[in-house]
Amino acid sequence: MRKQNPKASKPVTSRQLAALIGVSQSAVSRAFTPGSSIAAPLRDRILQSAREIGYQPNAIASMLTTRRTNIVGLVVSDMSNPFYPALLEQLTQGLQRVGLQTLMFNITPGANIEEQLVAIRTYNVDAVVIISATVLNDRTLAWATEGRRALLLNRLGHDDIMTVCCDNTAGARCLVDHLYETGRRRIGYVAGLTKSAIGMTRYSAFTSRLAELGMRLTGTTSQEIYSYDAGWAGALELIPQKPDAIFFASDILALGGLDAMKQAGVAREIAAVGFDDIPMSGWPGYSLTTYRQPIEKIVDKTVELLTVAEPGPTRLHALPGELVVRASTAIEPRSAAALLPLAP
Amino acid sequence: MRKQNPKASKPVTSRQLAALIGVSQSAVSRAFTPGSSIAAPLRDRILQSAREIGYQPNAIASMLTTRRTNIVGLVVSDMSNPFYPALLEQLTQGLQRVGLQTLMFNITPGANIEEQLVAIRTYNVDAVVIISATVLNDRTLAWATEGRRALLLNRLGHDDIMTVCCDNTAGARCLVDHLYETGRRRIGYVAGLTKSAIGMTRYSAFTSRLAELGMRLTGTTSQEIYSYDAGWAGALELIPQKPDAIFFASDILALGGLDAMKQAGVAREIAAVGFDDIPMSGWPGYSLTTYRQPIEKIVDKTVELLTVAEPGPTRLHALPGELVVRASTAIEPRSAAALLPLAP
DNA sequence: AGGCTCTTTGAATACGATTGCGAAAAATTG
DNA sequence: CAATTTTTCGCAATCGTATTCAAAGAGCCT
Repeated sequence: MRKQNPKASKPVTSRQLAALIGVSQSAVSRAFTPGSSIAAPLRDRILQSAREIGYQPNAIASMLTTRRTNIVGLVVSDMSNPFYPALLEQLTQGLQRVGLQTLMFNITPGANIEEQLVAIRTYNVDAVVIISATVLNDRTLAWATEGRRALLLNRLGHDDIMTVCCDNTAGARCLVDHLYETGRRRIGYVAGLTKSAIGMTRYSAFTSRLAELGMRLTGTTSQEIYSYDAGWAGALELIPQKPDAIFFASDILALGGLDAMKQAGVAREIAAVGFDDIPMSGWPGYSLTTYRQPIEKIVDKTVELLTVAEPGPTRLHALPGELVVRASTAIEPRSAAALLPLAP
Repeated sequence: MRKQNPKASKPVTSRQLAALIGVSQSAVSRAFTPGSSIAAPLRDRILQSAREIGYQPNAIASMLTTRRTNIVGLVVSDMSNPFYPALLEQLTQGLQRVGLQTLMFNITPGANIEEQLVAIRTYNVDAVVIISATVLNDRTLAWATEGRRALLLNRLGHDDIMTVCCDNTAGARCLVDHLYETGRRRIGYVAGLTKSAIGMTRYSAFTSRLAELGMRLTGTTSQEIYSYDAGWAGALELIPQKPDAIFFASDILALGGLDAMKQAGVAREIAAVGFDDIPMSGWPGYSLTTYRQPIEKIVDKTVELLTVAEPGPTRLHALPGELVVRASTAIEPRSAAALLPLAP
């Protein structure tokens, strides 16, 4: 066991500060505890001298008595999809703003997942936020969240756990509508993980809206992963079926699909839409029409659910995103004539 | 202040477990402390019953006595460059493997940076790893790392703080050599942050190698940020000067540059190289020649420096990366004739 | 058997804060 | 001004574990 770093001169304790200015240690504690019973002049005097000698309360000690750590454990498992870094960044900042720290758990799928998560229990995190799509089975999930507030982000399917996500149904319908309005009638679908509830939600919203508008599914393929390569492969599978648009279950799939379509020389004939609005979708080389996930709203709702005294009975919070129209669904001149207004 | 979650039935304590099986609390503690003085049979018996009644040591309490948290604070400030998520992911996993947890500090540049970092001190993190490029001034840096082991990742310029990074000099020279070997003689440079020591290192290695090979710099521009848009703008600035290759200070710049060059119709005539090897650089749409940062080596070295008893006097650890040749420097038929072998 | 060393164990204390309780001080009231 | 109520503050117990110290036990050798 590594020895205490010698250059670490022990920090001042509340007792030392108390002795220094001739008050009780409890007074110091109260000076730093908002809402506690202490007279303003005394508090100010204590805070003042604390600043002078550089005293800061030891959070560890206070965790021990209060049994609150102000730490949320963030369980993540795969950041290769560029959507997650963006979410992660905003989320940690949002939590920080209300005084919550983020302890990362980046788990590698495999056998010893509980081993990778022991600290979530031994460190007594106040809450657990889970972003990893599918790595946790129900038993592990229950074990990891036992006794603390838990929240699923972009992962559906647990009625008893609070969930915050984008309104995938509205998003998928909205994208189908947009394709319809711009004249596409032969629409294919490239799925990512069909096992994941989120993939299922988008897919079923897609098909049901298709049916409502009187279209048939022109082709579908699933790659069981959200990645550029998967999108590429998926697009190649669908191209022979001559769709005039392809609905990709996520942006990262769509980018691969767009490149595949360019390579195959059909990019001009086949529209494409994605889902998420990752930064690359806005790059001129892709210019992908997509449904933007409301990251800010998601973060706000998450922070709210973690900080509010009593979360309320609603479990699923599906937040509306926003259609972002770009060149990948631009109307080709030759098909523009065939355009029909969309009946509501 | 939120009340203790009612459904959180207090976890078992070491004393309870001790009472249950008729040993002292110290024995329980020792059973969970590797290398402590306890007989094997007793240890096994304790661990066994611990497993049965679900006892796990409370890390908070042990932090208080040992003054070690096994937490490293990770200071990050901008994850828009896709290189960072990859590094972050590997790093957290690497730390986790040796029993270290990662507490994220995602700071937004601005006035109250110390306020965003107080937890780094009050939570008594054992070590601080800083990835954020330039947000911390020297005073803040000293304040945040005071008394604990500190380490800079991909950010140079502090001789007194341990630093781990890619060998930017070797990388830049290697890329110049590659351009030379493939016949380019008029090379331009698109810089990101010239203030950052890492940007400076790449740039000066670039120019010095250029000089060694008897070439002149054909043009340079700096955008003071690493982003797709900046690369786009930089490329457009250089194109009029008719370079036959552009050296981008990072991949994300290069991707923007490539798209700009495609748009301008000069992509075939101008080679491009980047630095980092982010995932997108391998996409067929870009196929960017680049110098791959040795993320795995960087992580290993970081973990080593954080866990070793005495870090040794070496401060700067520059680790070799790897040239990745792709289509963006493919030799054009018409220039192939002019090829000269590179004199060592 | 006795003296010795080495290992194992428990009792007691420390870590640095929070908080219930009661006393003292201050504010309010009649 | 006395009688109350309300605030403020210090004492001391507590949180759950690590660790020192001393005592007890286990071998070992002569």
